[in-house]
Amino acid sequence: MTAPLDLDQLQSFCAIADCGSFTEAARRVNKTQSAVSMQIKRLEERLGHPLLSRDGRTVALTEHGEALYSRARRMLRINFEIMDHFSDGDLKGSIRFGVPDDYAVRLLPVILSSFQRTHPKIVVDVRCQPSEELLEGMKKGKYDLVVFTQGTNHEYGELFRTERMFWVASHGGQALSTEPLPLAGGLHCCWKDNAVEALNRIGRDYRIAYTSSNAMAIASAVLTDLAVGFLPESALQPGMRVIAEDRDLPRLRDAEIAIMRASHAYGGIYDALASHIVASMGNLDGRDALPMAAE
Amino acid sequence: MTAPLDLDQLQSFCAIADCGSFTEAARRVNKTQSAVSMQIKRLEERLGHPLLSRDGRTVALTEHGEALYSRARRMLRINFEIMDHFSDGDLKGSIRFGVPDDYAVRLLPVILSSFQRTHPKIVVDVRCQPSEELLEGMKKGKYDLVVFTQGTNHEYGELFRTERMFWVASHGGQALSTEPLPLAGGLHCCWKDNAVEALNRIGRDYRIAYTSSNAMAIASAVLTDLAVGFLPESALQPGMRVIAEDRDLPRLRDAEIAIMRASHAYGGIYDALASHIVASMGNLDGRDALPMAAE
DNA sequence: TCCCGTTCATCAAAATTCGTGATGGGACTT
DNA sequence: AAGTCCCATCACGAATTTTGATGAACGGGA
Repeated sequence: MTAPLDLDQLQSFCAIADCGSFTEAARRVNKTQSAVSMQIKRLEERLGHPLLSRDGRTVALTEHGEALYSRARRMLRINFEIMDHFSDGDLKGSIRFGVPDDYAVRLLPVILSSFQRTHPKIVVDVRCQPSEELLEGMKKGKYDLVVFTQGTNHEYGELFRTERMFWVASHGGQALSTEPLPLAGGLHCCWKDNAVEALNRIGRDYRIAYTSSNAMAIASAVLTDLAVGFLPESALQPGMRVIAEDRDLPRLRDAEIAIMRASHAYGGIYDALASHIVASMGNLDGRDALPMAAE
Repeated sequence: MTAPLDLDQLQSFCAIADCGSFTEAARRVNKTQSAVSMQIKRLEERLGHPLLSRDGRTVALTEHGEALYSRARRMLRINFEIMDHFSDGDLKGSIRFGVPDDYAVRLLPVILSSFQRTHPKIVVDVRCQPSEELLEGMKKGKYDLVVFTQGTNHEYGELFRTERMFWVASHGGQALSTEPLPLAGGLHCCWKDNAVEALNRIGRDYRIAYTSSNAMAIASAVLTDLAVGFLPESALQPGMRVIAEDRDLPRLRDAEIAIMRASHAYGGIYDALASHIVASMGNLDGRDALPMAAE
């Protein structure tokens, strides 16, 4: 039996892909830069192809690197799943965790119930803010771990879930047929750019009718027919009507949900929470890239 | 970052689970028995739970072992997928490959096209026989690699696919309402036991009306309304009618497709073919056991 | 343009890990 | 009861990996 790949190497590889840097990746995986460098060297030798193109200061995935990345991620996710399952409740500490409030509704039950059950000694300090503010807060050292939606300014983090975005209106409301189209969205919400860009693309007129950083407020605006909203699948609420995309409204780009950690937040309790979230909510473990031959 | 698990250990673990023996597993993964033993020891220490119950001469998976097994398999499958993708066409040799003829129809195109494209120097010698004969042939050293359907006599091999079994008849035929029910099936076909057992369970009378080790012959018998057949999903053919299970016919057990290797057939070209088959046809990589918490 | 800081590759030595072969004990067979 | 098969253990040696230092390439700022 040909020996299987070394997950440790793959982890380093993925870390590099995620943060675009050997040095930073080394910090994340608790190794020296040279160790990571040699791991990648061995991995490339093993597979017989360069995986990362070191071009000046930037490190990018080669075509083969891309192919490897998605598979390696899948393996690491399963690895997480296992670790999560077998970790006894002996970890202790506290984690400052940030999440957009629209997602909090979904995440909190998962975290508080199953995570607290398996890790009763870990205190999770939850704060809700819009994605952009979460990332700012992370830079200022206010968070250890943050779940956010990837905006146009591509922040580095581990992508673990994508969701369909939908246009929504109230049942039987008028907002949809109003001209210009009244929109409701978070002020700095990265989905807004998505929606606005999509509307510009087809030349549809619109106006921002309602803005708030509170997801409930947006939802209310939609439900009371004040405006049309744009929400990810999991934020849909009863009473909302999903607009088919073949109307005058264009298809929205999928929302990409990622997890980001402070540079110190690797290992131990942070892994436990991160892997728990990824295992519970991730939808990318499966068939995101099945036909390998087709690549 | 807590170090990830060692795939090499997991491979040994799975090998033991597959063949129920440390010693035999060691042979398969090209290690000594003591090496494998120590690997498992380290793995169990790492996860904090016994994974295998050594009870006298038999080795069985513990509950935790079961949980680990399916995940480890998934990881190994992805590992295979990667190896398959990156292996250049530099492997050479020949493989004596056996497959039941009903499956050959499905497998041959896959193997001959994509496999031969990526491994032009490997000659695959295909022989078609019923599963039982394949296993006999394997014992006699006539095959290196065999794909077969698990019968009641549980042979050890790596399970990589399950398929729904269906009762089939010809469109508009009489066979279905004939008493006793005329059946068509392979003489030693392990599905026959499945079908017969299922019929006995509900006390339905039957007779074996037609028997052949050739799948085409069975198919013809069904299509010409000579008898009712029982086939896995992938062997269904146009012109056949699938009988709903709520009729007088009981639900059949799923067919379990496994791969078995001669003891020498590990590594190199054998891995290449086996992983290719598993990657192309396996349907067990996905969500076979998603809710880990529920276990 | 010329530094200076950063980044990645490389090297030899050190440390760690891992596998081997021999050995022992327990269980099933005959 | 002897023989056989199987797994656990141990000490030693081999192979692999990490480290810390160093060098080379690149880019930004003055």
